[in-house]
Amino acid sequence: MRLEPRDPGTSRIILLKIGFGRQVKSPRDGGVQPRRPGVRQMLAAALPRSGWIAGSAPSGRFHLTCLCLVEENTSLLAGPPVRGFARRTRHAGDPETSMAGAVSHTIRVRFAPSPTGFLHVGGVRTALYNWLIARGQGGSMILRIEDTDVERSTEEAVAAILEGLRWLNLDWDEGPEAGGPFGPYRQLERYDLYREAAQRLLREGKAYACTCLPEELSARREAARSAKPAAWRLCPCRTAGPTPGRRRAVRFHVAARGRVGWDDLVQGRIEVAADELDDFIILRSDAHETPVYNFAAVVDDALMGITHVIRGADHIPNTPKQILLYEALGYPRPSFGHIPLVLGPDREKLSKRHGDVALHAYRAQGYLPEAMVNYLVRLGWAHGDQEVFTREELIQAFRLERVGASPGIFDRAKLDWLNALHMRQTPPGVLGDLLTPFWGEAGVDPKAVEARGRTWLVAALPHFVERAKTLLEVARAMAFLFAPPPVRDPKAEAKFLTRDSLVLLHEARRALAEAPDFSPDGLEALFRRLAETRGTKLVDYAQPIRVVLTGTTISPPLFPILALLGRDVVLDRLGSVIAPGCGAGRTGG
RNA sequence: GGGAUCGUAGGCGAAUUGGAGAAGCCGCUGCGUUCUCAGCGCAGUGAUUGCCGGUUCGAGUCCGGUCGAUCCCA
Repeated sequence: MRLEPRDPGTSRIILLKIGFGRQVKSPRDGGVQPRRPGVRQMLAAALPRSGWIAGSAPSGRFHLTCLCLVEENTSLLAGPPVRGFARRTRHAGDPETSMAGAVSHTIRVRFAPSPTGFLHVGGVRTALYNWLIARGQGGSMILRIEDTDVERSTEEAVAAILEGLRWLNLDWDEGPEAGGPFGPYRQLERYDLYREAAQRLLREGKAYACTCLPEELSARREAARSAKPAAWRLCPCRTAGPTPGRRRAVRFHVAARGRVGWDDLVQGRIEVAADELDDFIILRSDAHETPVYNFAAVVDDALMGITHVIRGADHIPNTPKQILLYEALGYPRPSFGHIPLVLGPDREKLSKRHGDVALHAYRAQGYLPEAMVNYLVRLGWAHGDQEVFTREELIQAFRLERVGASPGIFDRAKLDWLNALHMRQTPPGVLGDLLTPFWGEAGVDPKAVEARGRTWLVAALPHFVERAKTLLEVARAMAFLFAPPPVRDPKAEAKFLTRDSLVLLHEARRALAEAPDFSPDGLEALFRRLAETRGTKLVDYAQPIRVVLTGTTISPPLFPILALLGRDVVLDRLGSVIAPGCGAGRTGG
């Protein structure tokens, strides 16, 4: 169906909705269908000079929607029936952004962390979203280190970033160690490019030298506080020129008027008034002519051919300035997508105060990369009601357009659940290797683990994995297998290592010593017979034995544990309690 | 102080163009399985969709206002 104004100068297409007055409850209930007056007649009455073009009246609905042609100054009767147009054009694509389809069809995204500390989980999510976009659409992932803050940037932080991304299996096509045609990929090595770009702006009158001292600026700012002048007036260098004999910074000349805005891929249309933007510094006055973040980011993103700038929502206020820079420098504008921040439980931006924010902290506690990825991707994004994803499913399903605009709170409990889930889905053989770094922290001598052998370990693991939330918890829970528990839970002792239970323990030990079948099933049968003969419950045997062997009332099923430990170890540990002067004395009996 | 963004259960979040009792998951509680715990299965708990008003037969969804939170600049 073609919808075309006959006279584009005076007509426009609008959407009208026409109701039918009060009606029955619901046609679905078998109620009466609403009466339908002749729609054309109704329209004709309401809008004498309109033309009806198309309409739809879905069955079971009370209203009818139609498109029609109206003359510009037609007055609408009976209230304003025109609606539905004010909604911002979310995800509509920015027509000003000619990047899509123009320069290249290949999507290029980047993750550009600042190496001023550990890799933050919020940053990890940003990296993940970028990576998923690149991998999902055959694009390129670029890693750039933004190390212009020399004071705070460290090599250790750079290493932590690379290591963290590798651990999560988020690879990059261009960047440190990978190289690439648009390098170098560290801003410290790109200062010539920034100077060059700044020179060009200077030459073209789009920037000017500023020699104001910080004191002068803050004094003027203080004086102008209430007046609300355009901020660039704070610097007289724009018109008066630089003061000779002083170091100069380069300040961008904001010439834009009206509003500066863009269609954010996540947030929708965002605009600010141009006169809210001051003439900002792009190159500092220090000896190195250090570029300011906004400037370096624009020069790099443009020169690296970044098509989609996906970053944290804390950069939203920077974006108008950057857009102005793109225009001044004659660079094509990328699309922008600002993903909402990750918050702590108190709804503030997640920071050190909230405990663990560093990726490596989670790694050290035994979280799996798959679980971290799965958790972080779901924080701010959903795909129907699916909660658990494989890497391939994510690449397939992820769409930036589906990322929500509201910030999310980092929920450790859900991470734990996902981690436990992913651990259970990991084959024991793989898990056994993953545990290697955790034995020490769990108080287990790695040599003792090795002595048991890999087959034994793989057989033992399933019993412990389904009781733990992290790898570290698995290792800790297994510690008693390799050495007697260093301490026993006093409450467990008091309850289960009573004088009565010592009798049972004694009996159990003798039975175990003579048991012909030391397999889990054989042992269970043995103890069931024992309990039946004595007229007690199985638990009366099980808990005291469990406390002796593990030091707690909680462990995997007892009989597999006995089999795993082996007859000698079991008899030895039971004996240490039963024997006079040892365990029996300690119970205080 | 200025600007911007966001508000759906305790947390994450779903919900074609406005359309049936506002999905699902985590958490929490209980029941079943059981030698303890976990896992698994089942059930339950929890929402005035921040609030007020408007448009509409009908608003989580559109409009206006307001409050709150957050971010950035100062």
